[in-house]
Amino acid sequence: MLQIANIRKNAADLASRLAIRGLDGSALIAQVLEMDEKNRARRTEMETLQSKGNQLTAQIGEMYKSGQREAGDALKITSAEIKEQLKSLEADVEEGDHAMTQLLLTIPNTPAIEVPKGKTPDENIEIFQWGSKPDLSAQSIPHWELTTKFDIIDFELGVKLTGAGFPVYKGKGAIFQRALIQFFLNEAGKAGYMEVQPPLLVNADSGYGTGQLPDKEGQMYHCGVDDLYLIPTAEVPITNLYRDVILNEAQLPIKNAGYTPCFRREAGSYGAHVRGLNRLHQFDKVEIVQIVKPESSYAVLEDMSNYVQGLLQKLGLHYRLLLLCGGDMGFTSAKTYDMEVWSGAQEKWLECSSVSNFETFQTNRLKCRYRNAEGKTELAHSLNGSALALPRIVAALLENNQTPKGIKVPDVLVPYTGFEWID
RNA sequence: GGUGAGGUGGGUGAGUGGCUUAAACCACCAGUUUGCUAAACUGACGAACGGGAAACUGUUCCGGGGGUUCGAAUCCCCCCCUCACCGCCA
Repeated sequence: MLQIANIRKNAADLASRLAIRGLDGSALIAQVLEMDEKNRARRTEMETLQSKGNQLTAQIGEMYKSGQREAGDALKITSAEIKEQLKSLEADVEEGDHAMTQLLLTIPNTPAIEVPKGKTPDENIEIFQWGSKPDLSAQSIPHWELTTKFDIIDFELGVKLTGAGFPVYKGKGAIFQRALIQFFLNEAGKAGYMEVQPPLLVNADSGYGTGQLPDKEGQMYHCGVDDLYLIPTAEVPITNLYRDVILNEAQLPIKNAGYTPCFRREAGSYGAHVRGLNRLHQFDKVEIVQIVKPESSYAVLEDMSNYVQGLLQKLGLHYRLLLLCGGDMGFTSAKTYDMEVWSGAQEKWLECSSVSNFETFQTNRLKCRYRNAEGKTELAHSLNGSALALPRIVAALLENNQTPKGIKVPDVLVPYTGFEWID
């Protein structure tokens, strides 16, 4: 959610940034400012009256104490009148504030100035590609056939136990999965991220804190009896660690990493593009999160992007880096890089990571602040990224590394798997 | 699940209707002293929002919501949460 104080101060700038998303930024901002002016006038009126009432109350107290009971009783009448007036004024102010919050909730984050204009994924900018397409024989097969061939991931069994989108990893498939998680966590640790193991169920407050609620309620699994939500990403519990917190400047930057399973209902997604590991209801992911000072957040975004790319490079995966256009970015993001890996047998790019700077959009909701050099509290900036989401990485590795002999495990993973071939 | 005790500033924790402008201590911050650090001493020190060029000033906030009252951290009602013990159990 955008900050009203910031909108007041930087109206023109924010309006032009909203236009990057293809919105009429000027109209939106003008609407906010007009409502804000009304709200403030009413607030001033209310507070003046409250102040008057408070003075009166003190006077009445004095009079009673000094024995002027009758004079005090006379003032009570005025006091009652003020109270009556206040009732409707207070209701007006509350209504105005509520309307403002509702309006602000509908406005997405303002893109960074360098974000390209555009509305669809076609308008994203491919910054570069790394590596090259694997040289596969004509008989290369998609990963959902490889998993059956080598009996490492069983989609049918998952259907029996739970339903579609909940695969069972078996034997070397399970070990391979665990090796990747371990590899990602160790790399994150080396890069200075503190590992956390958060709860996999969160309450509604946490859902609101990072913005999954109320907008994406249907995307999360909900445990009705206890009113808890299964996390769709570790971003939710990890970022919420810093909800309602005032940090010291010295504590920044905060760098956390965590592995969790992620649960997504993905209601309405069916068909060929969700085959195999391409889209699941439960999947594993290592997430990195940073809470930083505003002035450093864009440099940190580059760091995080480079870090994620480093992982892909160590795995030897052909990938491309995209700068998302305004219209394709998430509601809460100010700037997002996507990493897509090449899937050799499907012959298409698969999104495997998304790294975003949210500026103060999340921290405003979370009330995550820090005390700056002048001792003032100020909203911190939050960022996060997948580092990495497993299924599509697994899909790409299986497909790209297939040989007549079996699937070659990347060298960096061998210390974690204990085997060099899936065969 | 049963019983009991609690929720007050960054933390511990006082506060039974107006003298609370929330005590005291700790932490943090600044200064003094001191080779450095530490200790000691002195001072400042909650948050959000509004008004003001600024100095400054107003309002709200003691888990959440409602009520009583001229006046509520304090009294009443409802809800949420935490802790302790018991029961069950990895």
